[in-house]
Amino acid sequence: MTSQARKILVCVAWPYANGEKHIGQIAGAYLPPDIFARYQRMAGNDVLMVSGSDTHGTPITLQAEKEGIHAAEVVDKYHEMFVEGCEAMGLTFDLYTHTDTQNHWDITQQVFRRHLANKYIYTEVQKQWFDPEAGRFLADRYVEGSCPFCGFAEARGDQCDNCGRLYDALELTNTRSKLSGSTDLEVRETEHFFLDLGALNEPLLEWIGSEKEHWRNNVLNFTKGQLNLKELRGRAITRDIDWGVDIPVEGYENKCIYVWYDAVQGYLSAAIEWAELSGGQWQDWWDRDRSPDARHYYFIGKDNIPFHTQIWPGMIMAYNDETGTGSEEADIFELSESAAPLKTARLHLPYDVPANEYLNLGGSQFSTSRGNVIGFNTVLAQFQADAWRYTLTAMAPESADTEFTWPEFVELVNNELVANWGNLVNRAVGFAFRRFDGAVPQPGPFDETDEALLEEIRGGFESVAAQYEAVKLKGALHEARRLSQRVNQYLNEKEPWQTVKTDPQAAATSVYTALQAIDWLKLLWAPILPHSSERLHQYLGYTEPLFGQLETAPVDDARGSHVVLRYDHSGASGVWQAQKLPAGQLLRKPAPLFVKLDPDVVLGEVDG
RNA sequence: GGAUCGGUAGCUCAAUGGCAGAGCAAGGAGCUCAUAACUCCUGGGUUACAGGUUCGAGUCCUGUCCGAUCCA
Repeated sequence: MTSQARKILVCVAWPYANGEKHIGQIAGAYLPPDIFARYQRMAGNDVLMVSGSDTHGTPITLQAEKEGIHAAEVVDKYHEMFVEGCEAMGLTFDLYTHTDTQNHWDITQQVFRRHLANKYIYTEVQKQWFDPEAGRFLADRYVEGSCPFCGFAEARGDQCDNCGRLYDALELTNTRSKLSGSTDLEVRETEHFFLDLGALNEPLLEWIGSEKEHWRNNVLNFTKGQLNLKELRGRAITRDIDWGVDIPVEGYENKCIYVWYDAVQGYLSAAIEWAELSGGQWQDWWDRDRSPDARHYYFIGKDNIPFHTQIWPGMIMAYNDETGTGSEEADIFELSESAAPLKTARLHLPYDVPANEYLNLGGSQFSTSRGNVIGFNTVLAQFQADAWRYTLTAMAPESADTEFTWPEFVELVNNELVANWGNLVNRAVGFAFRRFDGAVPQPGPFDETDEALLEEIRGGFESVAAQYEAVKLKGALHEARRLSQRVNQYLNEKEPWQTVKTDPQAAATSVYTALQAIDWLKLLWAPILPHSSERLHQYLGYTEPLFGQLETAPVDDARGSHVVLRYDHSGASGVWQAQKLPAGQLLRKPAPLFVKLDPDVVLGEVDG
C-alpha cells in the first residue's frame, strides 16, 4: 500500500426488531454497506462496520401486543432472525448488536446528561390524553375518537382515515382509550425533555455548506433545503411510556427516552461495545482529535435522511460543545472502562450519507400489512446469497425507486451472472483443469493480444475501485461485468480448445492469460460476490481464504443476554492488488459457481 | 401546502452545455472449451409535456403532468 490505512466507520441503519425484514430493505440499506466495507478492507483500510437491532419504539410494543408476548421476547425473536439472515447473506458486521444492552443504556444516558449540561436539552409541559383506568398517558396511536373535521367516529390519534386530515390528538372528541376501552379520558399535563434543535440550525447549515461535493444530489439538496428554512425546533426526547431507556434524572421514573434519540446513538455505542468485546480502540474511529482523517459513512434508506443529516449531526455537535465541561451534571457519569474516554472525546460528524431510494415490489411498496413482502430469511433459504447480492446490486435504488420482479431476477441471474461471469469461470478453469494436468499452465511469451487483455483487466483495480470508492456499486458491477466479457472475447479469439491440438504452447499461454485475468476479476467481483469469489479462490489453488469469518455469540451484561454477530477479519488474505498467478499452482476440480434458475420453478413457486 | 429527488430504447440504467450510449430482451450469423452458455452483426429514441436562454439543451431557466420521501 502506498498510502496509509484510513479509519473508515461504516454505519448501517438500525432495523426495528419487529418482524422479518424484506429484500427492499436489504437492497437499500444492508447490502450496500457490506460491499463497501469489503472493498475498503481489501484496499487496506481499517474498517469498523457496526449496527444492531432497534429494540425500542412503538413498532416493537405494537408487535408484542399482536403476538401477546413481552416486548423483550419480540426483540429476541426478530433480532436473532435478522442475525441469521445477515450471516447467510454474508454481511460482515464487525459488530451487530441491539439497543437493549447495558452499554447502550450507559452511552445514551451519558449523551443525555452531556446534552443537558451543555444546555441543549430543556423541559416543557405538554397536554396529553390520560387514561385513569389504565393509569397511563396515551400515545397518539392508543387514542381514537371523532374527527374534528369530518366527524368520522373511528379517527386515529393523529390522522383521520376517512378524510385524511392531520390534527393534534387533543382535538379529537368522544375519545376512548385503546388500552382499556375507557371513554372517560382526561387531558393532563406532563413534563418532557426536548432537544433544542433550533439552536443547532445555524451550525448545521454551516457544516452542510462545506466539503460536501461528494454527497449524493438528493441527500445534499434535501438537507440544505430543510436547513435553509431555518425551521428546526425542539423535538421531544422523552415520552410517557415504559419501554425504553430510563431518563437519567430524578423525578422522571414513569417516563422513558423515546426511540429516535437513543437509536441513532447506536453507531457510537456499538463501536464501544465492539471495543469491549475485541479489545480494540473505538476512539480510533470516533475521536476526531485522535484520528482526524477517519471517515464515517451512513448507509440508510431515504426516509431516514433527516435523522442522519440533521438530527444526529446536531446531537454530535451538541455533545462536542464544551459549555458544560466541568459542571456537576457533566462529571457524575459512571462508565465502563471502555466507554470512559467518551468523557473527553470530541466526535466525528458524518463524512457521507449515501442514502438509497426504495426497491419496490410490483409497482407498490413492500408492505407487511398488505402481505406483499419478499422475506429476507425466506429467500436466502431458496436461492444462493450471491445470486441475491448480484441482483439486488444490479437493481439497487441508488438514484430512484426501482422495482423488483421475479422474471427480472431470473433474467439477471441466468443471462448475466451465470452467462457472463459464472460460465467464463467454468469454461476457463474447467478447461485448464482437464487439459493441463490440474495445474496453472506455464505460459510462453505473451503476444499483443495477451498483453492487451491483461492490461485492461489490471486497469480494473483502478476503474472498479473508483466506483466502489464513490459508493457507486451499480457502476462497479457494470465495470466488472464489462471486464469479464473481455475475457470471454479473448477466449473466443484465441480458441485454446483448437490450438491445444496443434500448438500446445500457444494454448498454454492463452489459458494462463485467461486464468490470470480471472484471478484478478475474482478480486474485482469479491465485494459483491464474496461467497463465489471465495470458492473460485480455492479452485485456483489458493489455500489462504480471501475473507475472514462471521460468527455469532451470546453476550451477557447487566440487562441480560443478547446475541451478537461479529466479523473476524484476521484470517483474510484478499487484497486489492493485481498479483501474479503462479504457473504450476495446483488447481482444484471446479464446479459451477452459480445455480442456473429454472424460470418455471421460480415463477411457479412465487405465484403459488 | 412547503422542501427535495426522479421521469432517456420493450426492461434496468449511463451521458463536465458539444455526434443520445451500455447490459438484458428481440432478429440474424459464427463457434463448440463452457451451465443451449460464449462471440460478432442488426433493428430499436418526439430524452414526460409546453415554452424560454444559447451557435448548440437529455443537461440551464419558467410552467404543467406523473411517481417518491420528508416536513406542515
